[in-house]
Amino acid sequence: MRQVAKLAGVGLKTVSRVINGEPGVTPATARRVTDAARALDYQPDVHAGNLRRSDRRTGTLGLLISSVDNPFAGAVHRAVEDAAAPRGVAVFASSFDDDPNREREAVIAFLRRRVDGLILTTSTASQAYLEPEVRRGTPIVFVDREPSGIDLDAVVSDNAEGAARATAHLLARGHRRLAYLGDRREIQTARERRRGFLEALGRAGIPTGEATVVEELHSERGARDALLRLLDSPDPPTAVFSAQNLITVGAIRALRERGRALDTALVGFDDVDLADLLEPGITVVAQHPEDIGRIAAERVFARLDGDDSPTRRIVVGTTLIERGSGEIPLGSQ
Amino acid sequence: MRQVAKLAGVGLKTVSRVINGEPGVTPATARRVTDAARALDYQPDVHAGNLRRSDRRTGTLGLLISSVDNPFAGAVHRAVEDAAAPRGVAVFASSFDDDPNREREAVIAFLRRRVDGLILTTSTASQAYLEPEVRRGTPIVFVDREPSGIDLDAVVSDNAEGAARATAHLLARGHRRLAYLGDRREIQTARERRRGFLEALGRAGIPTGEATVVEELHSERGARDALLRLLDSPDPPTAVFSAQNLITVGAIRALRERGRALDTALVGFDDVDLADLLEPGITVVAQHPEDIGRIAAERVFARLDGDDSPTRRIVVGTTLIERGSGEIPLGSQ
DNA sequence: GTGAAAGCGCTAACAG
DNA sequence: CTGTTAGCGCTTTCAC
Repeated sequence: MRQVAKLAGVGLKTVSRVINGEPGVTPATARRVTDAARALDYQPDVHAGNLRRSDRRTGTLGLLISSVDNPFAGAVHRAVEDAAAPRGVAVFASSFDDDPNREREAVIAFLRRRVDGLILTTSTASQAYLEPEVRRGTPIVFVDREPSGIDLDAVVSDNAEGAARATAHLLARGHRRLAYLGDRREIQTARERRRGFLEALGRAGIPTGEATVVEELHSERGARDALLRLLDSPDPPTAVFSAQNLITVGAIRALRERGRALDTALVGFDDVDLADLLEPGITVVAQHPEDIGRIAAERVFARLDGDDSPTRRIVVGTTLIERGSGEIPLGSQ
Repeated sequence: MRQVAKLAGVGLKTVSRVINGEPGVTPATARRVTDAARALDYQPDVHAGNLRRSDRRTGTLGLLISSVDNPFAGAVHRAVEDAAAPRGVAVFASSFDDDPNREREAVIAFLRRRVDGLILTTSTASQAYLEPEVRRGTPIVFVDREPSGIDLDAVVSDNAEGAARATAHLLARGHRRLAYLGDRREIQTARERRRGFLEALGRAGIPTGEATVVEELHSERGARDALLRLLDSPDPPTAVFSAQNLITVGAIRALRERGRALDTALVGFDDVDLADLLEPGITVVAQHPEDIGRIAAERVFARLDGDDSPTRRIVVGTTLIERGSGEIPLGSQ
C-alpha cells in the first residue's frame, strides 16, 4: 500500500480511503490511486486492516458440521455460504465426524483465526468450554443439535415431532409391530427421535414392549445387519422407522435382500437422494437444511449487529413425503 | 499477550516463545506462562503473528468448487480438508455455480485474505487473470477442469477416455443408435467427454450422423425434457450416454416416464448415489473425487514446500461400474 | 535464558 | 480534501 501511495504521489491514508470507498477524495485523486493499485497488482490485506480497525471484524465465519461430504451438512453449508457471501463474509468449514477431539481442535483453530461468529454442530457431552468465548462476545449458534451445559441460540429440526409423525403414519396403516432403527444415543437428535417414536406408540396405546428399538447404529452396513437380524427373527416387524439417512439406506438394502421391500413399511427420517425413483419410493420425514443454515447465519449476523435479545431456540418443521414405502398397509405380507 | 506477560511476570518475547514451543525457556518459566494464559483465556491471534512472520503463511487454503452442496465437489472438499487438517491448515470453500463473476469475486476474496494456496475449478474462458498472483508465488492447482490461458498444475479425471469406455461398452452390446446428453460446451470437461464419445463411435466405424448429440444441458429437468423428445421421435436411440450427474438422473426420469427404462441402455458419467438400488441399477463411469482432492492438496503443499518442478497435469483414472442399465443389449425393445 | 526495540500492513485520530 | 502520527498483536533482531 505504501508503494501504491508513492506511485500515485499521495499519502498513505488517501490510498486507504480510496480502497475502502470512504468519502472525501477528489475523483481525480481517486483515479490516480486506482490506476497505481492496478499497475502494482495491489490486493489489500484484510488481516492487517482488521488488526487496527475498531470493530476488529475479520469477515469470516466458522462452520462445524459432521462432514462437508454429507448431503444434509452440505445443504446447511450452502445456505450459510449464500447468506454470508453478500456481506463479504467467507466461511471456514470443518468436518468433525462426531469426534469430540476434532470438535475441540476445530473450534480452537477457528478462534485463533478470529472468526466473527461460529455455527456449530457438536458431539461433546457439554459445550461449557465455549463459555470464555461467549464472554468475549463471539456469537455462537448451534445447528441441528441443541447445546448443553451452556445457553446459546440454536436452530434445529423438530426431531421428536417428526419422528412421532412418521410413527403415527405407520400406525395409521394398521401396523403394530414396529421397529426403530436409531443412531448413537450420545447424539441429541437421536435421543429426540427415539422419544418421538415412543411417545407416538404411547398415544396409540401400544405397549412399548411390542416395539423393537435398536440403537447405536452409525453406518449403512450396521443398519443393514441389524434389520436383517430382525427380519430373520421369529416375529419380524411389519413396519420400520429408520431415524437417519444412512440407516434408511441400510434398511432398504436389508429389505431388498430378504425380498421384503414390498410388504414391509418403511419411513425414514431425513430425505434421501433418488428416493422417489426406487421401487417402492421411500417415504421420508424430510428436514429443511437450507432453512436451518440460512436462519443460523441470519442469527449470527443479527447478534453481530447488536441483537442482545434472550437466547432463542428456533425449530424448523419437517415434512412428511409419501412415496410408497410408508403407505404399505398391515396385511401385505 | 501483553496481559499474559504481565501476569506471568515475564517479557513479551518469553510468552511468544512458550506459545510457539520455541526452545530456550526454563520449564518453570514456561509453566508460569501457560498458567497465566489459561487464567486469561488467552488465544493467540494467528493473523497478527503472520503479519510479521518471515514466511508470511496464514495457514489457509482457498477452494473453489461448483457448489459445496454437490456430491462430487463435497467429496473433493473432504479430501482437501483431510490433507490440510494435519498441517494445521484451514480451508475456505466457495461455491461459484459455474458463474464467471462469482469465480472472480471468490478468488479476489481469497487473495485479500492471503490464502497460502488455491485449489480451483473454473468456468471462465481464460484464467490468465491469475498471472500476477502466480508471479507473487501463490501455488495454484486446478481440479476437475484444466486451466486455459495459463500454465498451472491440474488434477483431472480422464474424461475423454472414460466417455470412450462408456460408449464402447454400449457399442459392444450391439447398439448403433446412441444418444449423447451433455453439459454446456463452455465447460472443458463437457467438451472432453463429447470428444471421447465421438472418437469411440469413430473407432467402431459408425458415422457421426447416426448418433444424436444434445448439449447445453445443465439441469435434471432439462436433461429429462431433452431425452423425452428423443424418445418420442420416430427413430429413438436404443442407448444413452449421459455425460454428467444431474443429466443421468434426468435421463432416468425420462426413461421411466416412457416405460423405456428396461429396454434402453444407459451409462452415466460420474457416480450417482443409490444407483445400485434402482431397477435396473445404473451403470456409470465413476470418478474418484477423493483422489482428486487429496492429490491436489498434496500438490499445493509440495509447491509451498519449495517444489519448483515443471507444471504437471495429473490424470486420475475412472472406473466403469456395471449395474445393469449399461448391459441392456440391442434388441430388448 | 531473557527482554527491549523495531516494524509487518493497515486504520484511528487528529491536524492542516 | 489530504497527510501525519500512533499503534493493533505479534515476530524479528539483537543486546543483555
